[in-house]
Amino acid sequence: MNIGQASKATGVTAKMIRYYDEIDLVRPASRTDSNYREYDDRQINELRFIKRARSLGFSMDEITQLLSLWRDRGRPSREVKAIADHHVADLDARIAEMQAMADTLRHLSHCCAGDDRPNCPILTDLTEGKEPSEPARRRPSFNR
Amino acid sequence: MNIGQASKATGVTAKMIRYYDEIDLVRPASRTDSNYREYDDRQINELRFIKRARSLGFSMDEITQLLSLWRDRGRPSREVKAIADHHVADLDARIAEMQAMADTLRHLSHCCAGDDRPNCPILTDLTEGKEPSEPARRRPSFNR
DNA sequence: TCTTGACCTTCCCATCATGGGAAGGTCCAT
DNA sequence: ATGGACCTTCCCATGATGGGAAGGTCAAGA
Repeated sequence: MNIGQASKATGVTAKMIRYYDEIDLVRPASRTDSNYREYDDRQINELRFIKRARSLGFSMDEITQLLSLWRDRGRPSREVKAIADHHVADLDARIAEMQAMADTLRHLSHCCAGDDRPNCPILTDLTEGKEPSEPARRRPSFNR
Repeated sequence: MNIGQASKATGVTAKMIRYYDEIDLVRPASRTDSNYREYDDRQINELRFIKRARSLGFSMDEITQLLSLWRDRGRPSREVKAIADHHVADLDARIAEMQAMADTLRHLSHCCAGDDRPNCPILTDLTEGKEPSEPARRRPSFNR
């Protein structure tokens, strides 16, 4: 299977397949004489694995770990579970943070007449409101 | 006020203040003879405004609009409210998406023994599970 | 007045997963 | 043999943010 066929088979773009090759995450099984990447069932499954893991919000870093456990027949399921649980905690924390934002904004919006007049509690809050104590840390590799 | 004082007064880093200048979001009131940026109360308030808006999850694009409404004495509050409501809907959508991820993972983790044995329903799901129909669109300007 | 250290300036680079696109080589069906 | 659909590598951009270098400026103390 060349890269186009692998892309069709997995739903991962050729661009990304090349990227995963570049970062040593999933290397092609081989190259043809003309330097085309060749993938077999093994890599196809790994690409599907990555796609599914991304759709569950795992970072590339976590996926690297998960993939290495997946490749290890003797892995303890404890390690997989630990990564998953850690990710769930991370998701929960970010959900809570966004929930707080949404709640605050819902309240402000509720207090705003939303008519032709310029007076607006939303702008007032943005002018005067204090941001929450925890400035909210950056979280690489999970851009949404 | 020079950039360092403005930074202290607002909690926005000097780096970011320069960035906002560069993208024409908040320009210094003037420059000294030696080319130092000078900020006055007006800009200080705008920087605080941006900081607060960022902490509520608004994208830079939305902030640009909000700031322009803030500067417009005659704005209709309707427009501010529309931006806020749109953002709340966006937050809610992303919360729901992350909630679905977390719920799926919680279920898988619950089914995983998490011991020394290699058998693991989490890995099984990643191998076989179908990703949700909506591949989930990228959302620039809200990196967390 | 000179020195020193703490500022300021601009410019370049990196992030991370992703896509766009150019220039050039390959493969297959007509 | 030709054309079109592929493949290759290489470079660039994203968005908000920080790191750091090289060089100019300012203020306080000797």
